[in-house]
Amino acid sequence: MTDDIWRLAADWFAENARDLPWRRPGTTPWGVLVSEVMSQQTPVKRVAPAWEAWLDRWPTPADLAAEPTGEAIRMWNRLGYPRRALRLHAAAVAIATDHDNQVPTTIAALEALPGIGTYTARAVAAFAHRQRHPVVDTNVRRVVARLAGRPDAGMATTPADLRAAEQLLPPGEEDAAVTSAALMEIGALICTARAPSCAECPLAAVCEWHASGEELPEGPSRKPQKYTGTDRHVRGLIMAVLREADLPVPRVSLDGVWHEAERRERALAGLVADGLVAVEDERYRLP
DNA sequence: AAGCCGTGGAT
DNA sequence: TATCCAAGGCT
Repeated sequence: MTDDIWRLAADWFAENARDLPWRRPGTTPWGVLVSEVMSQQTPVKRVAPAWEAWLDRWPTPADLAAEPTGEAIRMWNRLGYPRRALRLHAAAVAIATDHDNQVPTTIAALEALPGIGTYTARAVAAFAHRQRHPVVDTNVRRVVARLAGRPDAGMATTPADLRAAEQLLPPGEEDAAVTSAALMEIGALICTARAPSCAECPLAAVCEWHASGEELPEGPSRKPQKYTGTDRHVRGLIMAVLREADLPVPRVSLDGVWHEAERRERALAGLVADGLVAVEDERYRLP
């Protein structure tokens, strides 16, 4: 029974996969890596146009590595979490320098790159290099949990999650890679967090959660995060100013972003410490 | 190992 | 309007 779940997913995927730009034939491993980093906590819909512009400008890691980090941050624009742009730049430098400008093919080498963790390393290995690995993101965790009768997964990916996903994969590398993409797509389009469409789900017949009545969890599946008025908020406001600025700006130009000086100072100091902002004789700019 | 790290759309 | 959530990673 469980050994044909992958076929249900893969057959559905063949008919229903979104036409995402990085799924086009000819996409390089670098293109896949960029798409995965951009998609960390950012909806794929918003990533697509940014990905096109990025790959058009920097077709290989060496092209990006040759630029100042500030160019990556500005190009990142409003995708959010701009430290990802910084780490992607650092990853490009590492690939160009240590890997002959070729995206690594082993999980260990991928995880050694900045900004590449458990999920992204396996996603690149599977989708770029067509290897067999459990690719466990928030979508897959939810799908796997519901197949087993639970309404949702835990807060973070665990080794048990990887083992559970691995057991759904067929033995063949290419089949496994397709299955991983299919499970993610089902989670993103059908088995969604708040309004799942079980009537259209290719896995409904083998899903314990569906069989037991589709009870949605009560509280949020992740700890709710404050945002308004936090450092994160003010950091974002400061970065927005600096992205738009053509020249270094004096500190007074940043005073308008938030009314509390103390929080402004702390946010700015944090951005400088993170390497997202450079200070040049009392003026501030992207690095 | 909880908490931090942006942004915007949907409900 | 407020909350939830979206192809997570790092410390």
